[in-house]
Amino acid sequence: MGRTPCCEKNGLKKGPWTPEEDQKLVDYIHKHGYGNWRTLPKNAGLQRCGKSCRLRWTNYLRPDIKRGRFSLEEEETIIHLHSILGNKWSAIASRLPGRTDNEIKNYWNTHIRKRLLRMGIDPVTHSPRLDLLDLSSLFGSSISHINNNMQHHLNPELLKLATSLFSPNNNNNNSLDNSHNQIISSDVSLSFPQANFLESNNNVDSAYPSNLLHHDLMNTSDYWDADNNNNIGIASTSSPCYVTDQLPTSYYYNNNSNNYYSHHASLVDPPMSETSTFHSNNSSSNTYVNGNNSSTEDERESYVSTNNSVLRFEIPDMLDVNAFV
DNA sequence: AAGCCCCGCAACCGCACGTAG
DNA sequence: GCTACGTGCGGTTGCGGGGCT
Repeated sequence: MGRTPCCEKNGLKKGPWTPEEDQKLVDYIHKHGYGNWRTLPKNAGLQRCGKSCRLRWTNYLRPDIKRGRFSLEEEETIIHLHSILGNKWSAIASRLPGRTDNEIKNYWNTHIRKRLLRMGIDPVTHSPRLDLLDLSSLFGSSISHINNNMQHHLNPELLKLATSLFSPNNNNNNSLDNSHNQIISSDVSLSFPQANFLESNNNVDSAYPSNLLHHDLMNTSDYWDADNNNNIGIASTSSPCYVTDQLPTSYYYNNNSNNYYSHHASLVDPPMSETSTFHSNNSSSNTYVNGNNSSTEDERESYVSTNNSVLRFEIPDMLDVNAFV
């Protein structure tokens, strides 16, 4: 049977709205309010379909629309909410007053998504892009050891995934670049979302634990007590670092020493460019500082791209190969 | 100056969902 | 329960502006 289209295509205008059309729509809604979008354009004298009118109103003409550049706080909120809600743009928009789902979606696709990709983070899962990692060199024969001895302890799906990921013949991720025998991405706080498969259910919160949601930057002159959320003050260097709180087990890799380190509170200290520094005391007050006292998006991105000495990633206890060998 | 290319964003499209009859 | 309708949502498209050659 099929649904009748929301409007007759013939004779109805498409494409960009003119100021006159905008004015007609605004005037009509001011007088009569909105609703019944199907009949609205006819009553308002517009050669548009109702859907087009609704979109124009909700995304552009509504008086409470906040336009202009997204603030850092808004951006951080979007990333945080997206890690929880996924592409639920309307749900994300409902938590950002004055922003529309369309605007947030566009901003995500054109700015945030690209930046995360450049950081080596999968914008869909908010986890590291494992296709960029040659983990086989990292784990060596440990996976076969796991296969042989630990199968009865492991979730079969997890085991399958881990085996697949760590196999030197892995073909699942076609973009794996074997020419890089090192982890390619820079300054990435890497996590293992697969750990959650062990307790997987449909609960969003459990699927995205807090340690995947809060990636804060702080200065390496501080160590972070993840249990108490306290600065425990062990001086290291003056360069910034990546911190992820609430970590059960974490590892980080130091290119200089070619070693992996385990630390309850994860900590890395990537070198910064001469002129830029990133400071944060908590997740809601990140500020970007550089020599020019500006904080453009490019500078934020350059922060990411200029740090490449240390990588840290978390390995769930279940995949802590040291426990098995 | 002209042509080309890339990117951002407004708008469109199709599907899903809720509801009324 | 079925159908039609109204609306919301997310993915995609394509226009226009700016930068580059």
